[in-house]
Amino acid sequence: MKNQQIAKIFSEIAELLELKGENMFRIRAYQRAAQNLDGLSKDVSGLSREELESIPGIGKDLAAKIREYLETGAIAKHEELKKEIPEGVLELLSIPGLGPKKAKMLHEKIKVKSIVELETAIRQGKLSGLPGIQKKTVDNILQGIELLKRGTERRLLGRVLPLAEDMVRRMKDGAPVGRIEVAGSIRRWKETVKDIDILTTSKKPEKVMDVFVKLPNVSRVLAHGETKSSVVTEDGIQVDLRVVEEESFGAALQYFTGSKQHNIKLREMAVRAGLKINEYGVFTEPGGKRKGGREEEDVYKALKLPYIPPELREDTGEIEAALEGKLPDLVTPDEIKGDLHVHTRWSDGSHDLGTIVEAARNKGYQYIAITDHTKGLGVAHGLDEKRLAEEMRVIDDANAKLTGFRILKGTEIDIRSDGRLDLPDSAIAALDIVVASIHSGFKQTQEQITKRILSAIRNPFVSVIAHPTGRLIGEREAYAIDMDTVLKEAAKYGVAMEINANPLRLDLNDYHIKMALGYGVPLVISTDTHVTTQFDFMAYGVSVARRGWVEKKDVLNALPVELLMKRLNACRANKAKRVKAAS
DNA sequence: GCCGTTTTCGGCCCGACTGTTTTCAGTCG
Repeated sequence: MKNQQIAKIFSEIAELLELKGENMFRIRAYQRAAQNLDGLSKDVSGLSREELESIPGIGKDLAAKIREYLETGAIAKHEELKKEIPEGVLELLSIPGLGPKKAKMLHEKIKVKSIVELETAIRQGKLSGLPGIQKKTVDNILQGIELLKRGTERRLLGRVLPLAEDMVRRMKDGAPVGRIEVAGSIRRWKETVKDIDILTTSKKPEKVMDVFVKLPNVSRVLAHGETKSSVVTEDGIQVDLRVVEEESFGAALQYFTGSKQHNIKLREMAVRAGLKINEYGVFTEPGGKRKGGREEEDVYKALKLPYIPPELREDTGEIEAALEGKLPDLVTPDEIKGDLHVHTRWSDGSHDLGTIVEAARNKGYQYIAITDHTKGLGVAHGLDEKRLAEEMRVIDDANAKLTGFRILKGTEIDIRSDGRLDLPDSAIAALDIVVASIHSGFKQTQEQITKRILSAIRNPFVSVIAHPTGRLIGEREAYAIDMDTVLKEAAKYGVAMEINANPLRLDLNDYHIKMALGYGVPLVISTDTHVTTQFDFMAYGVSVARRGWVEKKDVLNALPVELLMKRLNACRANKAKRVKAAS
C-alpha cells in the first residue's frame, strides 16, 4: 500500500509550508489529509479520481497530487519545497519547544541547517540579540535538544500504564484531589504511547500542582501553572496534569482522552448543531449556556450520539457507526472464560501445573489450555512426542480431581522453517487444542512465511495460529506475512487467529483484527503466560480486541467450555470434510 | 487546501502556559 508513503509526503509538505510561514489552514489541510490517508483501510492505488475525492480532507488538488505520486513516484511540489528549505531545517522542528516560527528565523538569520549546527551556534553565542530570544529561550532550546537525544520515541503501553497508575496513587495519597483519572492514548489503550495525561478535580488546585511537580520521580518541570502542569520523569516520560472543576470533569476527560481527530470531528458536529464543546463542557452558541460536562456521556448526548468507548475513538468510522446506531457491543474482560495459551515448567514456563491452575482459578476462569512448546524449540525445553504424551496423562489425572474447572490438553506446536509442523499428526490428534506458531526463519520472504502459515492452517488438527506476525514492539519487526491471504484461508477452515495479550506482542493488532472480522475469522485472546503474574496481560489483549471492534461473539474463549469444545471439534470436522472433498 | 440543509466565499477546534512582551506571539496538546 502506497497510502503511508503518500501520507508521509503530505505531512512533510505541511512542515515545509510551516517553515515558509504559509497560510496555516492550508497547512492543516495537508496534515488532515495525511492523517486520513494513514488510517485509510483501502489502498489508494486502486481508486478513481472520484473515489479519491470522496476521502475526507482530499479535494481536487490533493487527489491530483496522489495520482501524480502513483504515476511518477514523486510530487513536484514536494521536491520544489525541499530544494527551497534544506532537509536539516525540518529536523529542528523535532526539538520540543522549538516550532516553525523560531526555526524559520534561525535558518534565515544565522543560517542554521541542522540540530548539530544549532548547538554549535548556541555555544558560540550566535543567538544573542536575535529578535524574541533571550537567555531563557536559549536554555529551553538546549534542554529540548537534550530531551530529544534521550529518546522521545513512543513507549510500550505495558511499561507506561503501571507508571501512570503509580502516579495517580501517589496523587491520591498526597494531594487534595477529588476524581482523578488517566486520560490520553493510555486510556484508549494504544499499544505505544508518548506521554501520560492525568486529569483531576480539586478545591485546591495550587496545592495539587505543588505536590505534583515535587513527586519523587520527577526530574524536570516543564510548566507549572494553576490548572496545568507538565513534568518529565526520571525515565524521560512527560506527564501532564490538569485540574478542572467537578462540573467540567466529564468534558475534560473526553477532551483529553482524544484522539485529536475524533475530537475535531465532534466539535465540527457541535458547531453545526449550534453548540460549542471545549474541555469545560458543552455550551450553546451563541449564549454560552451550559448543557453539561460533569460526565463524559454529556458530550455525546449533546450531539445525540450514544457513548463511544475510548478504545474506538480514532476517527476510523466510530462516529458514523454511532450516528447509525451501529456501534459494536465490545467484548469485556469479565466475558473471558479462559486462557488458551499457557506454558508450564514442562517447557519454558516457571511453574508446575498445580500453581498455574490455582492462579487461573483465582482469575475466575473456567478453563485454561496448557500449550507447552514442542521439541524444535530446544532453548525452551520443547516436548517431543513421548514427553507430550506424559504431560497429557498428568493433565488427565489433574482434571479427575478438579470440579468446576477444566484443563484443556494442548500444545504450541512449532511451524518449522520448511513449513512442516514439529510433531507428526499422530502426536497431536488426541489433544483438545493445537496452537501453531512460528519461532524461526523470521527473515524469510513473504512467500515463504505465508506458505508456512497456510500449511499450518490446513493441518487437520491445528485450531489456532498464535502471535501471527511475530513482532516484538520496538524490538523486532513483524515477519513478512501476507495477512490478507492468511485471513481468508483461516476463515475458510475455521481456524482461529490469536490476539496475543503480551504487551510486547499484541498481535494481531487492531488493524488486522478489523480485517479478520471482515472475513469472519474466529479470534482467541490469550496471554502466552510463562509466569502466573502474566495472566494479568489479559487486560491488554481484551483492549486491543476492543480497539479492533471485537464483540463477545467473535471470541472463542468467551465461550463456556462445552461450547468451546464444540467449536474446536467442528473446525476439525470441517477440515476433514475439505480434505476428503479435495482427494 | 477543503468544504457547504445558513455559505461556491469565507470560514476553518480551542484553550493553557511561557517568555518576551507592555498586550501578545509562539508552542503545545
